[in-house]
Amino acid sequence: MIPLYILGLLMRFGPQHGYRIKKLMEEQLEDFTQIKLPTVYYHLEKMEAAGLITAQRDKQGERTEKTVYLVSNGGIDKFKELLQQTLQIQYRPTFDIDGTLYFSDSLDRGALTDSLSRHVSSLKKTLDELELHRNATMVHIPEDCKISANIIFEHHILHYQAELTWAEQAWKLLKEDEAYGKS
Amino acid sequence: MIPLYILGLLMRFGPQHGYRIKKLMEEQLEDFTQIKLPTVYYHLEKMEAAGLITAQRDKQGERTEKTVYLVSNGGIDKFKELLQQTLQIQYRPTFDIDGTLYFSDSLDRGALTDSLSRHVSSLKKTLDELELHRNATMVHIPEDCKISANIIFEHHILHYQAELTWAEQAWKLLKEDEAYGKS
DNA sequence: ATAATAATAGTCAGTACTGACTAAAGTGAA
DNA sequence: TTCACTTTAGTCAGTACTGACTATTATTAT
Repeated sequence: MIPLYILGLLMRFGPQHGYRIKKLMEEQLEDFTQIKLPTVYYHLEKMEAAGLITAQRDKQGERTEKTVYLVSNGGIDKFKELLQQTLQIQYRPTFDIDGTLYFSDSLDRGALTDSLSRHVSSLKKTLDELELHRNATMVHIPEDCKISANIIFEHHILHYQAELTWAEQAWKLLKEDEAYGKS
Repeated sequence: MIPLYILGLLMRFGPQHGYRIKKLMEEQLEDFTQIKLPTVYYHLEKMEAAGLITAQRDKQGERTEKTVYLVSNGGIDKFKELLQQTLQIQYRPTFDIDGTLYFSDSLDRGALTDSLSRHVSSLKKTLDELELHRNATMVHIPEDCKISANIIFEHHILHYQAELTWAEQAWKLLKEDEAYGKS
């Protein structure tokens, strides 16, 4: 997905340094990618080698020069190809916490329910923040992207809510089982 | 997470070949990890080097010998440590399809809604299969793990349902916008 | 018995990712 | 104006992962 993001951002916001691309990702895509800066540079180099983007040394006065990247014609084609391609992707999540649960018989039952209730509070907090963040972010989003940006926020909110529902339900089941196991 | 899974499975089902560990993962953990066989071997080697497990050459008769791994004392400690550690993990999903959506102004609107309705059907199918799979898998799960196994299945089901709700809602919004845009 | 196919048990080289680091330019406060 | 702190702009070495491959043993169909 990262080359798609890079190409898309370069096309939407014009030529940028690697660092600015990363900043744009945070500003624009923060809630749906958590890529790190060195990874951006890694892909920029690969993409330049593949002829998708062109590097230009950006020297102003006496400053040490920096590298600005811009999309080439091949990059535009690749962008469309990637966009088509990613439409095919399947939803198939994995949840790290499931591993812990599967082996939870090795774990003190109290630690597990405690952890789940921390999870519940954390999710509630995140949901609140997400609402705030939606408002804050929307300001930076170009007008014609607002519909999709909203759909993306909805996406996250629905999944956080699902996670919350699940965590509360799981907590309850484990508590009941605990009570039953003791009797 | 993988070392946790490997240690847990070796403790629960006794010493195994790398290949069998992978099979157990499919049987027991299929719906919450999608690790590949070479990755299992990679971790087995690392874990042996770290003294968490011990390799034993398993030679029966004239056959070429194979390697069986068993958990060492250090491994038991590490398992408990990892279990504690993974209790802290935060839920923070990313969805590849969001990238496509964010750049969907470069995309034919019909292609997008088509893709979303394919997504909807695919999710419905997956939800049905998940129900079937739950029944099929439960047979292989040790009695004392059934509660947690069920909670794990619920986890997946709730998120698939959330994804379904979202996809249907997104499809509707885009269709409405399309109609509005035309008028 | 035997040829074909599937399951078992790996190896290895190449790709992807990132923590920890460097270093310059800007900023603000005393 | 200079010291401390933040932001910008990157590099590099090491870790994690896996596609594509090999090779042996089991099963099944003929």
